[in-house]
Amino acid sequence: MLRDTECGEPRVSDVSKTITLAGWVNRRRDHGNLIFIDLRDRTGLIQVVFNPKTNEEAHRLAENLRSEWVVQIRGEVVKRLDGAENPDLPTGDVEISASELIVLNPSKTPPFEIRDDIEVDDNTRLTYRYLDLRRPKMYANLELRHRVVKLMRDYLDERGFLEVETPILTKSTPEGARDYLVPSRVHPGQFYALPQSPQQLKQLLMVSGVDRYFQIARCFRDEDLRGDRQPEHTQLDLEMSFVEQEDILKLVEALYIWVTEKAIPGVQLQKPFPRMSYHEAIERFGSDKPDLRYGMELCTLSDLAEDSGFGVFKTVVGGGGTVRAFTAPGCGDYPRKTVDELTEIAKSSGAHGMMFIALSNEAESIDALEPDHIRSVIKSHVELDTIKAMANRAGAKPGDLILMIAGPSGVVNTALSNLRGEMARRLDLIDPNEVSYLFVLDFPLFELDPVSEKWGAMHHMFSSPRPEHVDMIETDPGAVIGQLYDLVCNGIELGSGSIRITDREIQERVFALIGYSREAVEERFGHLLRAFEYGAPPHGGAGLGIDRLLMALTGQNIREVVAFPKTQTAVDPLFEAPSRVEDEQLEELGIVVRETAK
RNA sequence: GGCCCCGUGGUGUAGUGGUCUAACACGCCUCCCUGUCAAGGAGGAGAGCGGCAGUUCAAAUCUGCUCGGGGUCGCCA
Repeated sequence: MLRDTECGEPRVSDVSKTITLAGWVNRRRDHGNLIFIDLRDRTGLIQVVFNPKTNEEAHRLAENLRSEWVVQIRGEVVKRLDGAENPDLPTGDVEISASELIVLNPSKTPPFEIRDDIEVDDNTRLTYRYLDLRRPKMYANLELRHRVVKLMRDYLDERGFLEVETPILTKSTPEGARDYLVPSRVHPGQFYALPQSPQQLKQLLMVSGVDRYFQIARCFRDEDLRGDRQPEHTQLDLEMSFVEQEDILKLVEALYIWVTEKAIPGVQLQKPFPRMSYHEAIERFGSDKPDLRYGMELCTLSDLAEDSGFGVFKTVVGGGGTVRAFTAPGCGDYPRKTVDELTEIAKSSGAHGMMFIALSNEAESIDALEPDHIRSVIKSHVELDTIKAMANRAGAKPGDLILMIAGPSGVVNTALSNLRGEMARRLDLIDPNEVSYLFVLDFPLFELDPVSEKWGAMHHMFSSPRPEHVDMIETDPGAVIGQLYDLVCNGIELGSGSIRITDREIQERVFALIGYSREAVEERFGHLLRAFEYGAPPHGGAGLGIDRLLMALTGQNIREVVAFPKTQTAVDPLFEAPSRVEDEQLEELGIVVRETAK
């Protein structure tokens, strides 16, 4: 071993011990005849002092040290001089009086400083990811992730779950997301697909009698990237036989409470997890993944708006749209510029615009509002009494700002939900120590594609309808509620699950509604349906994103909680992937690349 | 695929038609310095403003295209 102690370890109790450390030079402070360096490894920082009176040779060598050099240091742990302690460091009461210095490896000056409190362009960080990961914050993210996954494994192992690996090279099932394809050399012209999730495989494992399965599973989807989406992500995939929805919810809840409380000591958690229906979530928050750490719930003003006679409102509501709003407390004095910023957010969420009603805090109450107390474009079009009624319904008080969007309900909800999040950040309403889980239940099983006017599965086509809704599959598909649930954390959708269909007849009716021909079903799902003919146990489960959970727990984006992520254009700047390959490789695969551009 | 923001020494920013062969902070280099820990002091090097094409007497600044990063709508069962 090149060391016997790690940098974060020495304490006053170690004083007078001679130890050997190894690590990176975090910083050098050269006082001429006295040189300090902060030595860093993943465990922390320790100050090393080079004094020519202690060891002239070591001091002379230390003059050459620079940031990020890798060194081995032997020395005595000594108590720091009175008043020279550093309370910011756990090791700050002691220092190492160096008697020997060995340079294990010098370093070029890094492209950015290895510190937590700097902002560097993502491309630069990813190009030098190995340096970026030296930052304590990034190491802490890796460590937390490790701990979370280990806790999941431990918990599920204790309860009889079996971790089973499923293939990465599998078959394309071309609905849902785009697949990543892998060409087959042995079968030229044919392709494997990387799994979008192990969904069908885990259901087969249930038929196999595995009973309780889980996997920390990599999933691949070739869709556009976001701050919360990477081309590959990891999910906790689990499935259980002989269970009902409540059994899965209970297990997931207990598991996530255990993991969160163990991984983040002192966390504030609401137990049991709140539950609400999909319908309620949309009504109250305009989102199926609401963040419950703050209020500002939405209200619907369509009826008041339509009766007001204001042309914009009439057009929207008459055209089947809606008018909804929420109140930002204490923001009635927002200047034009700030409101314009909010309007931009509404527009980038798809809304045509945003209306507001700013209420002066000089009014005694909503009922006592005078026209002078109100700033709003609708003021000259809408009766004062109607504005008061709107303010009352929105729960506004004098001094508040009501944000209002009119349009198709989907757009209105998206925009208001985004604005609600923005206001929570602006008003600093989020307690960073709070982790807020939520089960969203009772999702509709089918949704109508407004363009094609075809019914599609909201989740996937193996999710079971409520038994009492089976008869509506053909007559009123939109009203069929599934045994389907989402787990949400701090406004982030962690994932979803369901009780699966194990009844051949119901499965065929679902396929029929979605418009799959018998041939298409056989081609895509024949293997699964055949398996179900050999005694499939009732089963259900969930797939819950690990990256998303880490995002929620750290409050950072997905690129911060993945060791080697890709940019928004799905590029890895470190490896420069994707890349062209040798002609011979293509030849072997029987692939000819058609040159379009470049 | 659409829309929005950003791109200036190694890093982060300022400069938004001429006074800019570009300013500041950190970093880097040299020298001084025995108690610093964002050490301090003195001095110094380092970019021609992502790229291309325009507009203009004059472009880091304006326009178009393009490349790269980020956000967002669509998309992501």
